[in-house]
Amino acid sequence: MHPIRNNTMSHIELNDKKIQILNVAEKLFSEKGFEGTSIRDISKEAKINIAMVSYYFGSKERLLEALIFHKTVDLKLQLENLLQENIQPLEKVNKLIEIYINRICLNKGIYRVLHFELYNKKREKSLQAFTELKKGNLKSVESIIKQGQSQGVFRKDINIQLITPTIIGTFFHFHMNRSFFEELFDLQTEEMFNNYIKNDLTKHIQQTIKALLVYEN
Amino acid sequence: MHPIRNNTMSHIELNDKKIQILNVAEKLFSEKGFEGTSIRDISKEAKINIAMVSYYFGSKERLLEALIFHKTVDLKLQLENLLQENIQPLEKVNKLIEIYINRICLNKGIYRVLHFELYNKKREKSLQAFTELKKGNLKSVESIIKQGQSQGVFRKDINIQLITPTIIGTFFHFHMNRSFFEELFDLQTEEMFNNYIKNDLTKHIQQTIKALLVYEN
DNA sequence: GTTTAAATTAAACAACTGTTTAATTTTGCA
DNA sequence: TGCAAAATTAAACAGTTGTTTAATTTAAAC
Repeated sequence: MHPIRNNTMSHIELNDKKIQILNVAEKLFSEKGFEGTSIRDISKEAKINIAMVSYYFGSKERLLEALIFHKTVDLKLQLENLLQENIQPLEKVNKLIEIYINRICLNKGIYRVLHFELYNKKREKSLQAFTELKKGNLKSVESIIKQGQSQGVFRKDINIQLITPTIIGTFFHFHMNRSFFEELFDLQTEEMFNNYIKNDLTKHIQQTIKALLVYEN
Repeated sequence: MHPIRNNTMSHIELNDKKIQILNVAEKLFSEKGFEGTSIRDISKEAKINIAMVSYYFGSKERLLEALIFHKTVDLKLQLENLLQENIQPLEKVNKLIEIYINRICLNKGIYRVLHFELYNKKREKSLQAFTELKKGNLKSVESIIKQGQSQGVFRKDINIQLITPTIIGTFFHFHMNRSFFEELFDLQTEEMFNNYIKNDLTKHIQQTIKALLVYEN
């Protein structure tokens, strides 16, 4: 019997084998793209039978949906917690940037897949879940910045909705051109690369957003 | 006879049919990815025989190489011309931003392909050409900003090499999440979308980079 | 221990993949 | 007009694709 056919919310109950499949799928999708990864590749790396993917997830397409859902659920919570914190607006923005970078770093595979596989509107279902996530994130960002504006520490002639693209876009472009920057900054190991992100890149983004938001440096 | 076998610089002589194939390939690659696009898709849309792609370019892989080469040759020239212009540093930076946005807008398809297909290091040859392009671009940017620094109008405590990621990354993220921002800003037509980029998004990026570079706003 | 459902497997399915072949048509030049 | 090179074609090639089948093994409940 297929466990999928009668249970559309199959995301929720994730046994070890399902998670194992999802992790391998994320790795391979991010390395070779959705189309470039075959179910045989996944099953080989996950050391399971080919049929198990269809058995657990129904299809390759639904495996992608499950993967997106599985990897994006808790970001929303993280942002809402930040909103409640009682700290200076600028410090809140800096923490926001750190959260974003950390999140995407942790799930770097799936974010690549998300942006590239969802670009064409065909994968409606996955896209919708992702859009909802982005809307929620934007609301959090708006709330944080308007707090700063009402306290008189942030400028008001800025386009709040375009701040997220600058934060995430900067980081993403860095990540997408990884080998270029590895050579440019001589980052020979994985650790050096991650340290550069954690220190220099994060600092650059924070400095940029601060310059944009705050009247006087 | 294959015209490819004996002529590795086949990029240079581009007859109409070759260009037609390249344009269709760009469109489909950007819509469905490199792996997601079959030679049959390309030949069908370009209204040519399947064998013509192999006949002209040798292979699907070499078609991608030819496409990248064909679409990136003249950006370098454009930047070098900007360098020579006798205008204020900040104005030069603003023009630089406009050039970048305009270029990627024109070749939006290929840039998407470039970032996603070249992410894994396997496509060495295409990657190398792209890396050289980026190095040249970075040199131009460095030169412009150091001009402003030596004139005392630009700050010196900034990471010059991370400015391009912020410019391109912001634009790219906006573009990659096109349907999200179309809904957010109610951009119903292609024209409205392009106008938003030309006016609001460009202004946001220029404002951001200015805030980062200039002492006093 | 028997029974029943879930998990796992190898094999097969038809459709599609990039590429090559060999034959035919078109083209440009003498 | 005749001829050789280039362009174009349909067909075939061997591999791979996602998915399904039907049989077998494992696990749990009674």
